[in-house]
Amino acid sequence: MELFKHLDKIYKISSEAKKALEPLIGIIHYHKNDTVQEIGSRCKTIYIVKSGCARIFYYKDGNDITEHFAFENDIIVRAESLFTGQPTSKGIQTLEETEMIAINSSKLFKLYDEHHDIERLFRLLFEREYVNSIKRLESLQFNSAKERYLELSKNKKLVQKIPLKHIASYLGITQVSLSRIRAEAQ
Amino acid sequence: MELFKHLDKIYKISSEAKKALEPLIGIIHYHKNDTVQEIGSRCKTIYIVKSGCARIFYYKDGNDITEHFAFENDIIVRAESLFTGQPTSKGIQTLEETEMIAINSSKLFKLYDEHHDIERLFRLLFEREYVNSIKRLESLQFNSAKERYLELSKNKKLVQKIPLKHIASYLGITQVSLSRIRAEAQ
DNA sequence: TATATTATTTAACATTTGTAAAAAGTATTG
DNA sequence: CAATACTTTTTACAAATGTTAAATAATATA
Repeated sequence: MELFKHLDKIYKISSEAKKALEPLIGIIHYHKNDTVQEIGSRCKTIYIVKSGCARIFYYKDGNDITEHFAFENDIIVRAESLFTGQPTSKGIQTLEETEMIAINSSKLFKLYDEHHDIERLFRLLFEREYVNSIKRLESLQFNSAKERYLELSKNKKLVQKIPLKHIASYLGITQVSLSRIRAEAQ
Repeated sequence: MELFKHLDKIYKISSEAKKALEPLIGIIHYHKNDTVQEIGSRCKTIYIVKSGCARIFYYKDGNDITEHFAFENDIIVRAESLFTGQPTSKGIQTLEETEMIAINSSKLFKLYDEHHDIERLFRLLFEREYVNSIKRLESLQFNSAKERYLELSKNKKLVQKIPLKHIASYLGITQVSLSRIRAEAQ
């Protein structure tokens, strides 16, 4: 299965484990701006972006805030719900024509008991996400908006295809402020 | 062993697993402002605070920035190093007389192979840390400094015993700015 | 293609936060 | 207890970012 080409690079699981995983996995095709997971729901699905891109977002004082972007091979989950079982005020939405692999999380967690290697694979996947969230924390905590934008804009793909309003909220600033920064940076 | 009183609440591991863990565990007593882990080193130890408190910090443009505080029963690791093997520009320091449980991480990770339940316990522990880091991200991304301070100051213990300069950098603001916020909030 | 819609930038002004330096307050120690 | 060091607050001013509204630019749609 296509999915494992990527996962094998993280941690190779046995073919029995792969066989056990397959029934939990679906491929879903989304159009641009489709809702993948509703705001207010519980996270019961782990997504991996195969093509296109998606974002995690929520509303704060009526403003649409993007918390996270995911591109090819990126995992996308609302962790604060997935790992606690609590509903979350965040939703997931595609930003263009997107193909996602969807994994049923409650079935997956049950598989952990029989398949130590599946638990390990996902542990390693989420550890990477944890490290990413710490890097982002660091940049939000003491880098200026300009520094954060310049850092982010190294990812050309992102800055080119994602509306600036989403990039602005992701950086923790207003779109007006982002426009100013872009103007200064030429 | 004392340690397991707390860990059992997260996930109960077998007594063989506990026996296997014990040799990796040490208790270390620190004085106030002791260096627990040097800036620039690799994270090879997982700490759990038994009493007292500690912080993770680094320097940005010569300023001392606190990234994280840990109190009783909190885990404290420099995850961006622990999970990647890379050195980190962050250090760990105590903020008062502190007792820490120290677990050798490379030995721990080796135990994961034989003891599925140990891997699970630590997976669950770090999942919680991941969720905490996302909550903090959220608050840094779009709450004002005042909101962040008011949220933090619900933790009386923290605001009372930690120097305000550390609280300010943790909130992503200067100490002057924090003083202003405190003055407004009466 | 023309029109409507959406995205981005610009402008003017308000507010927040930063900087540097000094003052006030607290703790530590010889 | 006095001297010193450290922490916190205050002041005055500078810089960054927010707010609101309007002007452009780009894109989608009839």
